[in-house]
Amino acid sequence: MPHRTQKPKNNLNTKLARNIGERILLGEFQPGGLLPNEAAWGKAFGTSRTVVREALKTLMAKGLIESRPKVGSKVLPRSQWNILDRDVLDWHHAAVDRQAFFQSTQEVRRLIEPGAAKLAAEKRNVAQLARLETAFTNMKKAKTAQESVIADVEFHEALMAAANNDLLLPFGIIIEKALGDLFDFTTHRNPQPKQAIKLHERVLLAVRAADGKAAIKAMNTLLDNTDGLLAPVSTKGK
Amino acid sequence: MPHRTQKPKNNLNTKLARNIGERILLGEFQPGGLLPNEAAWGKAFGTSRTVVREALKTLMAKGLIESRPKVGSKVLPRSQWNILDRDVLDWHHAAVDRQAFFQSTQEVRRLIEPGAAKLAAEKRNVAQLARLETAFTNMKKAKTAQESVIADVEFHEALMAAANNDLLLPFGIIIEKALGDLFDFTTHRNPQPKQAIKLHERVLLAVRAADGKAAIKAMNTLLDNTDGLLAPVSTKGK
DNA sequence: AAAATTGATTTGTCATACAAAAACTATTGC
DNA sequence: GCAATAGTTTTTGTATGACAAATCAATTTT
Repeated sequence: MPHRTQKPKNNLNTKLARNIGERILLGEFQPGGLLPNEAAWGKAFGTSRTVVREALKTLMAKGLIESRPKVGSKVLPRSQWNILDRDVLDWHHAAVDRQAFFQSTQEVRRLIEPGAAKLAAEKRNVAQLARLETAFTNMKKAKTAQESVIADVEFHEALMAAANNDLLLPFGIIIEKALGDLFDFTTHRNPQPKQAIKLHERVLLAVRAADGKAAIKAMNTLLDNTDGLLAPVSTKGK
Repeated sequence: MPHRTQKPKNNLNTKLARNIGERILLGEFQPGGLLPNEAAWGKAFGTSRTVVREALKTLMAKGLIESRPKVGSKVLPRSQWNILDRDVLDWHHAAVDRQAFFQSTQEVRRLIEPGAAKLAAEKRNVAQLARLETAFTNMKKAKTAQESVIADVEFHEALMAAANNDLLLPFGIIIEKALGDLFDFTTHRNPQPKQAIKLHERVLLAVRAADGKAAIKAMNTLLDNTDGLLAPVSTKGK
């Protein structure tokens, strides 16, 4: 896990939410099924009902469960799950095949990022462009593979932000996870890819020039390259 | 508001979360700023601290705030907000200009839906196709404009599901809101648009025929039409 | 058979107390 | 003077016990 800007909170309710959340994502508790009641969790974990309730509240807020008196907490259908929530995505990530997960992130990036790059080229303001430039500079300056990934993620998030559409922001999380996996898969023999720099530079140039079409093309090329990076790697995921 | 499948919970903690959430989205509490502490909310609302804490937990889970002892609850930067969460999107929707919001949903739909339609055409299984067919049938059978919108939303959500990529599911919420607005804006003089049926049928045929390219084209045409629907309407949003 | 009543179970809310974290302040030692 | 240190204070975190409210299931009543 190369990048981690926020230290994870380790309160009891957070830990319990993580525990239950992971198990839901793993399929131990299936959609439509019921969770043990609050008292049972409390006994199982040696915590008060207060903690249990706050953990369940967290899961409710993320769309994983729904609670009603006399009934209990029911796992909601997957369509209700807030998969683009950072925690939920983490739990999902821990539960599924790495290779398949990466493929689905790539699929989504194919949909979003070229169009987002176009929007960014057409609508970015100076501050947003500056942020993108900084991220690119940091990619070039990066000494370690880890620094490089962090700057890479920041580049793509800056691009998303430059598209000036709030509804696109949650996608940053997907990119973050995707690049994190890419790092895990390829970093060993690919410490500082010069080609990646060039590909990102082309995106930056297009955005700087406010050239939407070029931005699309550059981003697609970048994603082509990303696809290629993963292919030759042996499956070592879970 | 034409479609509402789940009755809204009216527990105290839910109401308080909504109250605070709306005010954050409205900008009354700005990112980086602090919320009043738990005791203050309790006094202001005449509720126990338990309720306040569960409300705040909800907001934490949605990425709106972050709490630390001695400091309090800080509003997080917008990039952390889970805007694709149903509640957050509702609050956002209530806070922004309707016309601008609709435009941003259209922008996102332009990115996602054609590609999603392609994936659906290529990867859908029989059950998923059947769901799509049913939704389309319901669109045709719809007696009222309201029924029509519900079926329309279901059609697009079924399409999303047929793409077989969990990461795309959260987008259903955007479509739901977008079509809801469209309904509010245009339904008066556009009770049952035959053209819309035809456009959706083309998408369905492409998916049925597993023709990815045709699916993209059909969806783009559909979105062109959607754009056109809004344009001539006078601004009556807030 | 349908409707109203009762009973049991689970979540929802309240009140109070104390623990733990973290910023702030004062003190100490050099 | 300054830095490390130790205490102080404020705010959230957790525990406990009690009761209210919602709701499903069975029972009774009509």
